[in-house]
Formats: sequence, C-alpha cells, structure tokens
Amino acid sequence: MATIKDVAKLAGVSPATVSRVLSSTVVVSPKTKARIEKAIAELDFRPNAHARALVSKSTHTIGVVISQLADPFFAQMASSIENVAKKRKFKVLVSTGSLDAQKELTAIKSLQAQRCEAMVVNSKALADDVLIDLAQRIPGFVLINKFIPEISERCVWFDNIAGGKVMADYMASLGHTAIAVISTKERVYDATHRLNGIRQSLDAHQIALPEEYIAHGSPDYDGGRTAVESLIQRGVKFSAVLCYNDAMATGVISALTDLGKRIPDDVSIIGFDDVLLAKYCMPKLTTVKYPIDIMARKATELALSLIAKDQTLNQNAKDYQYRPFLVKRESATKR
Amino acid sequence: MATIKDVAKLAGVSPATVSRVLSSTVVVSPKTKARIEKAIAELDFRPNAHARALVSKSTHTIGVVISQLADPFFAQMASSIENVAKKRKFKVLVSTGSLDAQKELTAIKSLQAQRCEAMVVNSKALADDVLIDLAQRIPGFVLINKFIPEISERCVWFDNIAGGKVMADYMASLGHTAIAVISTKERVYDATHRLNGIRQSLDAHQIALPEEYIAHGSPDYDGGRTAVESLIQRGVKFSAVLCYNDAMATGVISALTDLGKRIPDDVSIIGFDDVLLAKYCMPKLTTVKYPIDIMARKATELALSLIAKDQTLNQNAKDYQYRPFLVKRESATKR
DNA sequence: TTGTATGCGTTATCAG
DNA sequence: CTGATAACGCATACAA
Repeated sequence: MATIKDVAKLAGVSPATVSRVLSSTVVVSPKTKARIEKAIAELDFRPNAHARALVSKSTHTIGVVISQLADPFFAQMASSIENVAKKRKFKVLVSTGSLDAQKELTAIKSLQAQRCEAMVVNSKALADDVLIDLAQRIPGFVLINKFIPEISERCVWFDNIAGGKVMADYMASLGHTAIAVISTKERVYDATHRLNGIRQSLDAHQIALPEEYIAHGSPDYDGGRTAVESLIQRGVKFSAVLCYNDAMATGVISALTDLGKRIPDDVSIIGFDDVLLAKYCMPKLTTVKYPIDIMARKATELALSLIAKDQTLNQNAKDYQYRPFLVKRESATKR
Repeated sequence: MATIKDVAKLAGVSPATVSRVLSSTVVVSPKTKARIEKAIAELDFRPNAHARALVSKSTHTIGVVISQLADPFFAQMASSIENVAKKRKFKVLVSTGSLDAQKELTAIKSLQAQRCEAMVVNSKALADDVLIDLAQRIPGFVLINKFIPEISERCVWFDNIAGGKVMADYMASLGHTAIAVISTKERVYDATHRLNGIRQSLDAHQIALPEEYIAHGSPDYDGGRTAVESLIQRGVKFSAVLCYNDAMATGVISALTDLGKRIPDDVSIIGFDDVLLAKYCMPKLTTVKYPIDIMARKATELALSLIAKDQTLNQNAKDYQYRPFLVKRESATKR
C-alpha cells in the first residue's frame, strides 16, 4: 500500500503538505491540493491508521467484550454499540469472553494493547476487585449488565432482583400457587439475583418454593426442555413456570406441548429478556423486558463521554440502573 | 500507559532488551529477564499494538463487513468468524454496511486504513467490478454469500437457485398446486436467485406462478405478516407459501393463525435459512438449511490462508460452493 | 503557503 | 548477552 511519501513524490510536494490536505486543518493552495488529491486517488492511498494512532495518541476505537456473539441477546447488544460507535466515527473491536475469567481478562488486555479508548464490557466471571482496578486504570471503561457500588458511575445495569419479582408477582396475581422455576446451570450472578427476587415475591405472597420445584439447564432451548422434563420426572406438580430466559421458555413450551399439556391453559409460562424470539414463537411469550438495546446505547455513550475532551456530557453522574417491566402476551393466564 | 522505555528504565536495561523478553526470540540472562518481567508487571505495561504494527508491518487483524449485527443470521456468521480468528490469534474488526453501496465501500476502506490483513465481506450492494478490483488489491479479501466468476477462488457462496428449487420441489411433491411466494422487498440478488429457482422448479412441475401470487415485504416477522395479508386481501387462494426467510415465515404463520387458518393443515409454510428461530417456533418450521456457520468458518480460514506465509493451505483452489438441503419439521404437509 | 526536522513506541540490525 | 541506532508512516512545531 502506498505511503504518504509516495503521494508526496507523485504530487511533487513534501509529505507535510499531503498530511495537511488529509487533515484539512491548515489551508493549502487549491492548485497543489488538487494535485495531491489526484495523486491520492491514483495510488489508492489510505492513511495508515496505526501510524496515525502512534503520533496522535488516539485511536478512535471502542472495544467490546461479550460472552458470545451468536446469542441474540448479545448480538442485539453488539449491534447497538456498533450503531452508536459508527455515528461517532469510532471503530469497533469485538472480543468474546465466554464466561471464563481468564478469557475475559485476556480479551480486555488485548483491547488495551490495541489502545482502545473506550470499552464496553459485559463481564460474567471476573471478580469485582479486578473490574474495579480495571475501571480505575482505563478512563473509558464501562461495565454493562453488572453493578459494582465502588464504580457505580461506570455501570449500566439491570435490576435482576426486581425482574425476578415481576415474574413471581404476576404469576401470583394470576392465582398460581404451584410455581416452578427453571434457571440456568451456569453460575452467573443474574440468575442468582432473579431467583432471589422470585423468592422475595413468593414469600410476600406466602407461596412456598420447595427446592425440588427448581430445575437447572443450559440457558437455551434444549436446556429448557431437559430442565422441565427433569421436573416432571421427579413428580413435581406445577401450574406455572418461571424461566431464566426466553430461549429456555420456548424449550419448556415445546417439551410440555409434547407431553400433551396446553399452554397457557394447563401451564402458564413466563420468559425473560424479550428477545425477538418471544414475539415470534407460539404462543407468543409473556416475558420480562430487558431493554438491552437502550442500555447498550447508553453504555456506549457513557464510555465515549468519559473520554471526551469537552466534559459537557459528564454532568449527570447519576445512576444508570434500568428496571424490568412485564410484557403480557399469550403464554400465561389465570389459574 | 507505560511504554517500553519506562519498563527499560525501571529495570535498568535498554529498550532493546525489554523488546527481546517480550518476543522471547533471543536469549536473555535469567536475572535481567526476571527484573524486566517484574517491571512489566509493576507498570502494567502493555506493548502498543500500533507501534508493533508499524514496524512489523503486520496487524493480525481480520475485518468483517456485514449488513447488520442484530439479525440472527449475521450474528451467527460474525460469531463463526470470531471463533476461527480467536484460534489463530487474530483480532476482529466489525463494520456494518446496511445494504448500501456507499456505506459498504466506506466500511471496507476503513478496514484497509486499519491495515486488516484478512477480510471477510458480505456485500449486498457493491457492483461486481468494484468487488473484483478490491479482491485484486487486497490479498486476504474473501467474499461470502456471493459468487463472482472472475474471483471464484475468493468466493464462499451458497446456491440460492438450488435453494429456491428445493422449496418448490418439496411443495410440489406434497401435492400443492396453489403456491404463493413471499419475498423481500429489498433488491438483493439472493432473493432474485431464489425466485428463479422456484420458477424453474414450478415450470418443471407444470405449476403456474401468476404474478399476483408473489408478495413482498421487509425481510422480517412484520414483513411476513403484511405480505401474506396483502395476498389474502387481493383474493389469492393458496395452500402453500414459500418464504424468503424464517423470520418472514413466522410472520406468515402468525397472520394466518390469526385468520383462523391452521398450519400445516390448511396452509403449508416453508422458510429459508434455518436460524435458531425455526426450531423454536410453533409449529416448528420446515425450512431450507443455509449452513452459514460452516460457510463463515470456511471463509475465514480461506482469508487467513491467503495471507499465510507458508502456502500449504492454498493447494485446493477448488470451488467453495455450498448447497441447500431440506429440513423437514412441522409447518408443511400433504395437500 | 510550503518544507524540514522531530518524535510517537516498537522491532531489527549492527556493534560491542 | 546487551546497548545504540535506524526505521516503520504519519502529524506537527518551527522555519522559511
């Protein structure tokens, strides 16, 4: 690939002058400017971003760490980030951490080596103190889907406890008393929080939640199927199922339908997240909205504002907590 | 962030020596090595990737151009690419082109400025000659989901005509003769190819496909709904619907169900792609498999092999065509 | 308005 | 085994 020197030579000027027309910050005579532009086009010259980064000490890059891209929830997240980034002329560097602390850290370090100015990270496995340390070291570091008090102003998070409550409250209001819970077998904090919320709500409604009413599975369609099957196998009788996410909920629906149950007439199901899937499946899924697109946008804007020269945006150092709300569709009904 | 000089100073050695322990290519005395490593840890030093790129003339970066990340199909694709890249220690730079030629070109140019060594691009809008030109200029350039004869050895593509045939052949074999087609309103080549395949198959079976049996919509759930509704509104009678993709198919199912039709008893539906959704929805979607995950993996490996020093992998300069196959589930049945 | 010189952080070459 | 030094491609302060 041609360099700035090649362009300069072809146009019969110095590299500095070429640089000037590139950044168009200093005035150059129209005639030489035209000559240079012609040379640039002719050589298909593309300024080396690395050289620029080196001298300008800025890369205009935002790093993203997520557990996986294939999951619709995270894809939505990545997409929102990319959209905001693109508007601000930032490049996006993606790295996956796959629920593993070591991999998450490696991903972040790689992003640091690339001198990403901003970072939106969804850490599932890293210890709080590591993340706190990272946040202090990296100016544009923002945590998404997680809250750590010490760096609250860097956290864009969702109230999972309230989310659990919303699910359980709704089922209770529908008159259900035999409520099963299907959670993920991955040891992630949001699952714990949701379960806590469910417990709080059920306690308040004086509904029991025996341990055998809780089943675990991988956080997807198949996991939902196997979890609900294990529930039935061990003889648990329930009229409602609270699921960790929408994918598991569809698995539950499928498995129960196969067993001759009708949804929601025989069993009410509620999902979590409200990914596209929830609207598409049959019956349409009643679920808890997790506004990940809005949150991801917010996180990106926050990260970008943290590294902005003009600190006009940083004024509102308030809380970036988002709250769940119920999306009533067809999969849950009165007992 | 600390530089190599800082580390050198702290360890009491020259930058060159630090560089040597970083690349661990030359032997350094264990004692000084230990000192340097201590300094690196102490300063949390991370070698500047841009400086490295500049001097080594290699970035270990693969660029990805897709129309959008939020779509499950493309998310799957991006995910496959990322997985292969990670294994080869390559970073992934994502850029979206959103069906617009200008934006696609901008995305590619930006990736060039970043000196991406490899590129996997899914172009929907750029003209063939532009893409040919790009492929000639960029050694690691691979086109995915598109075939251009002039650069066939750089194309990993899917036979959409065969895909259209598979759909129509199957419906014909099921005894359907009143077959409607729901396509995307976006002017993309794959839609045209699929329609051509459908036409060829229907011709062969001597089944008519009047223009009014074809409806268009946005390539998603809502588009499927509105398209099938317009079909019904104009009084078209059909017992089978061939859809552009799975998302539209779910919209079609939903709209027809709302109208009291039963799937597949009253109307048979077939989708395209076989995204996760197809397995989850109810009834489970009969669809045409588009092995995007395998294709994306192949495309990435191809791109990486094109820039590899040892040309061992380039031997098989054969064709990278992938073919459709039918996934029979529940949404289509005999007339 | 334009050119020259310097430095960004790193690696590689060449001495020592 | 280690230390100067040059070079990568570009932007900018300083001269002209």
